[in-house]
Amino acid sequence: MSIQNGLSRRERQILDILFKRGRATAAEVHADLPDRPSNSAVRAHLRTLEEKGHVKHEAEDLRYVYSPAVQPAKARKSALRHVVETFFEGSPANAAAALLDSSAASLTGDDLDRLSALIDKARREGR
Amino acid sequence: MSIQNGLSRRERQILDILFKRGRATAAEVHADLPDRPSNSAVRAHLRTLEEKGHVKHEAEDLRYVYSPAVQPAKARKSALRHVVETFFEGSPANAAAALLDSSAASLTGDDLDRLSALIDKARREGR
DNA sequence: GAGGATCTGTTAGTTTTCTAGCAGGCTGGC
DNA sequence: GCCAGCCTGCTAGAAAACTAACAGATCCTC
Repeated sequence: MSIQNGLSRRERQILDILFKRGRATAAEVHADLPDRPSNSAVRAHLRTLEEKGHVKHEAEDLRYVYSPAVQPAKARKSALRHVVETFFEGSPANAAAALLDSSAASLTGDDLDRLSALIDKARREGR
Repeated sequence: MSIQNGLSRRERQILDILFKRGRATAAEVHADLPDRPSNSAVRAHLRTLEEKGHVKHEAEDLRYVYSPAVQPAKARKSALRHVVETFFEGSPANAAAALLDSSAASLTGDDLDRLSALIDKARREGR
């Protein structure tokens, strides 16, 4: 189950923006939201998200800067697991293949080397 | 932007189940939902999703069998793109690496061969 | 030190989501 | 026929999400 599963539509959008940017003020989040709600509404949501423990803030010269409360690594893993579960029958290999297949053109030589290395590593460990 | 972004919490949960199972009756969707709403509520949501065009149904001896209205391939791509965007700075390679890294143990030899082949292919085309 | 700009918190109201319950149709067994 | 079981559609009310507007605080400029 995804980490974002108990959240409302708006809360999820806001949390996504925070994951994407790492950290952001209420105004920045507001600017990134698709259908331009009121700034006040965004702030209210940020406070709610903080209450629920999904977000934290620190004061930075007079304004609040928000960031996700979970470690990025954990969030990434959770997001991937959810996609693999619901769209790839639980097979990470299928997901990885789809990823490679649809982005083949944009991968650099370094990317490919890195992925090859990971595969070799898995091969050695799996033996 | 994810295909599921305009949906409410429940609708998203329901749609996820349909993607996971491919097709399902209202009762099956109901059984898979985490916090057990009423069967009637689930049916209402399915009808709403159908109105919005996210889901379609066909009658199968007296009951409705629902399935996602978009092709699975498109849904998969969209889901991956969204995760890559919001959690991996838009880099499919990073996402693929995370996938390989965290699932290395469960990958079979065949999986690894297939992925190697994809990487080789990308290498040839990218040259 | 008054006015403006920018931020937060709170309040109260609207809108949407979410839900249970009931009515009606079809099927199969008694 | 008639009852039980399962399904759909509908309706109305509760709950939650969402929002605008206002009030207070701080900083900067004139």
